[in-house]
Amino acid sequence: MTTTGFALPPQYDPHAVEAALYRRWLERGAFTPGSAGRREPYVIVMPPPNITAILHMGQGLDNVIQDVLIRFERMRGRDALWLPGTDHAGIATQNVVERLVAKEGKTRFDLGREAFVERVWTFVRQTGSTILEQLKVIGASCDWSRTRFTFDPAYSRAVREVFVRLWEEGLIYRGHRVIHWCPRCLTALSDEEAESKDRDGKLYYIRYPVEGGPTPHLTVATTRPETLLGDTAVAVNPADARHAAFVGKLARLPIADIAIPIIADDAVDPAFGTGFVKVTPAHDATDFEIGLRHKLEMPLVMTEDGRMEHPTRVPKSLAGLDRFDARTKIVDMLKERGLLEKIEPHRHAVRRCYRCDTLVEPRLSDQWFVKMKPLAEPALAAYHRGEYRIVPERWKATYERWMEGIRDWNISRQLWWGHRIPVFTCTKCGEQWADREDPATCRKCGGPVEQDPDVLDTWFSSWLWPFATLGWPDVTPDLERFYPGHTLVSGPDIIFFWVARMVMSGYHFMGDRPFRTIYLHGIVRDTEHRKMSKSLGNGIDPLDVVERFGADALRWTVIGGGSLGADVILDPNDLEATFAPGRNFANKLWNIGRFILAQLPERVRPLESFEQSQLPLADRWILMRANDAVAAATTSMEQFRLDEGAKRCYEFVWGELADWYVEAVKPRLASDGAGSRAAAHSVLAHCFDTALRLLHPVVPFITEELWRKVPGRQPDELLAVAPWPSFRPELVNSELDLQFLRVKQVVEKIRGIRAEYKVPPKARLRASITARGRDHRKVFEAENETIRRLAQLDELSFDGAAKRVGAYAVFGDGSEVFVALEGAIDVQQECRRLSGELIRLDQQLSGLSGKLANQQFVARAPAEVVAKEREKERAWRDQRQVLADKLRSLGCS
RNA sequence: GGGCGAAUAGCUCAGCGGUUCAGAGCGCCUGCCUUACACGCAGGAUGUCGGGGGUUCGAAUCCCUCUUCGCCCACCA
Repeated sequence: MTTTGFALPPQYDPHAVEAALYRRWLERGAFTPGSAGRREPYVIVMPPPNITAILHMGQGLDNVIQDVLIRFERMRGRDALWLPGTDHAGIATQNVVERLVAKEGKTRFDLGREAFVERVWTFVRQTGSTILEQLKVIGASCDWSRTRFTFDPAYSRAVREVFVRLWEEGLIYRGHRVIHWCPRCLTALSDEEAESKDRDGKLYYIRYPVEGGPTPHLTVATTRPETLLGDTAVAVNPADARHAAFVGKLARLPIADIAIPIIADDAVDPAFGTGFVKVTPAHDATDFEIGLRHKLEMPLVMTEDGRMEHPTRVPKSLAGLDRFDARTKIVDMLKERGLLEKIEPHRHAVRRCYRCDTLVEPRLSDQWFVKMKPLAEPALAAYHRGEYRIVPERWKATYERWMEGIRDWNISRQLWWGHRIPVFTCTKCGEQWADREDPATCRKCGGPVEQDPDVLDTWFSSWLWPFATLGWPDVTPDLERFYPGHTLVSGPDIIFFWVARMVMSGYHFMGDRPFRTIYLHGIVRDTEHRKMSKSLGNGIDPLDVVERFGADALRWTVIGGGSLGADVILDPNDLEATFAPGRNFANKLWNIGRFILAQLPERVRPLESFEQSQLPLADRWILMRANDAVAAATTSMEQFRLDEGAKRCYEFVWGELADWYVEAVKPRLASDGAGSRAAAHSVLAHCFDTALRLLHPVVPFITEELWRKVPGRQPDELLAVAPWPSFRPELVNSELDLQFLRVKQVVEKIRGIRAEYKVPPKARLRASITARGRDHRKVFEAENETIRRLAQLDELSFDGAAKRVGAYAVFGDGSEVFVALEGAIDVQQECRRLSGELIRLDQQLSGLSGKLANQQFVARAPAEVVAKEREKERAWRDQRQVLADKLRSLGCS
């Protein structure tokens, strides 16, 4: 016997081991697959967090899931590549640095473009990969040697290549239209970046005087009165008889005092408001369309930062006013002139900038767009062909609908931090083209050229992530080996931003899917189901959790907290209740390890050297349960039911191995019976080893730490790359399971009686079992010692005197057993207890009998179900009989 | 306006056609420092499975509907 086990402290201390273990993994290159090799690759690309990000719980969940999957596949013998990296995150990063600059009392314009970008680079280099370091703390087994950044020179080359190719294919064009504009970030946004949210607003009914109309006024309804300065028409639905007489007349625009036509257009919903709509083509997407159809003027009446401005339409009193101040003032002015009919409360959707939450202002402008239909169609067709799938499937409809109705993608941003758009224009001849290299002069006339000042949408670089990270456009060994990837793990919030676009770019540029499976997990929320966020202050800092409970506890909780695709609810106000179970489980595992390691000799005989059928019942049972855990863990992983696998392993370790097997085997460990003891060692070692392997993907630190302490382990061996256990169907044996179940039931009944009669723990007890029928008696006799130990009996006999006195229990389930404990009992109490049992049994029995008496059931239910129920009924009747006899013999009424 | 998801023990959730399927963890109650673990051990209480209809021999489990929450999409000016 060694003393390894008891040399360990009785409590697991994550801090003592986590960092060192992570270092060992890195030193051994456990996370770095080669570019060549015979083993089948398995690839996950990490959704690159923003370069400025610090780890939050959502990313914690996302990355733990990825790590579990990658560790599982690695152990299964795949060449597992988890490729990490960061996103330069155009708007987000620029905003962060702008705030820094603002602290010095400056704006980015004070610094100038070049200096500002340099400033961002400095910032990025200083604080850049904080989040990647944090991922190491939670155990992420990424291949850090392949870390990428969307602004790396090589990556930037891929971005540029993509742009130029799309340009050459005619899929990029300059669009003049109303787009989403953030007046704070001073840039255009894509449709996805302008998040729509409902909010309570107001609907203003405003009178416009009409020249020569049926009435002196018409009334329009609007939520944005300030935009009336940009109105160039009033529209009605052509089918709206109420207002037909107005069409062709002129309305007088209040305040701006301009005559505008009254027109008819199908886009107008006659049921909304008054049926009259003010048309502001430069500040509303629908109105822009109307404007095009009717060849209306499209004056911009606001500056880029959202202040009112126009040489003729905006009066001096309003010029320069912020749009919301202007709204207030214009409403006042309208009131004064009697042109404000009423204001109604109105709930409607407003769009906000996804980076700064500012209300987006629709604005007519020139931007670069990508035609998306030609990209979406092949990707969607491939989806329908089943080339890649989405888990859980309920996202199918959402995905398909977006892909089917896809709109062109506005990719130009009026920012400085990002990939500069590689479009060049000759100032002399006007030639315009996209170029892979920066041209010195015009390719046509040799004149001077200017590059487009804008940068690309951040997502225009991240949608290339699955192949640009592998060296594309060059055909590198990595690209050939690791594309296409396998699983993409993400929250559903970026399904359009990123996931769908990656699929499109994958098919378009690589001719193949970027991954086979898209697993969309849930969102981390608090107990009120609010998304965890900094602004709400309901966040949980993952690093704080690691500090207090250990990385494995964090991982355990987020994995166990959500089933397939379900949200994970965590309580920020009770971290103890939330994370202690994970910590406690780790501690349990640790102590099982302490115990087992203390028992094992230097050399443990291989399990195969024992004739399995000769092993004691408990041994064969626990080996079977271990085998069952292997099956459950494996299929759960394959089906993304990580919680299920983890819970099954938990049950195996705690509920089966620790609670039953270890307790049952203790006497054998202390005995001199060499064979029995050696077998116990082998079984313990096998079960412990299996448990560690199965649990490693979820709780990698503690399992690695324990695994390396097992006798005979070579110093350079790592559990992280050890083989995943294989399921052995030949071990499945339900009869065996039943036999051990009977032992458990006997023990539990005796314990129950002990508690019920408040038998002092130290009191001496004897019990006697009478097994009726079958071979159960053999089982009980063989397990005499085990039962005695587990039920804390001094003596266990069979048949005989048991019926005379004592508390009493009957077993169902096909076996008929009774147990009696000797000692003083209260007959009254015993009668009450047993009658209670009888009543319960009768209830169950009558339900079951009724069911079996039902002709419909017997006729229509599957034969095996009926047979099973018959068998059960027979057993229960026997059980009832025995119980009733006992009651009679006690003289109960 | 359309679509999706959720509603099961005090809390967070699992179960998703067959009476040991009414469960787990936390919390609660009663005993225990039984030589691995008090971050533990043993025993225990708690739920008309959101309401109402339906399908079925049989429903927490399938269908419809209502209510309440949450999310996504949409040119609600």
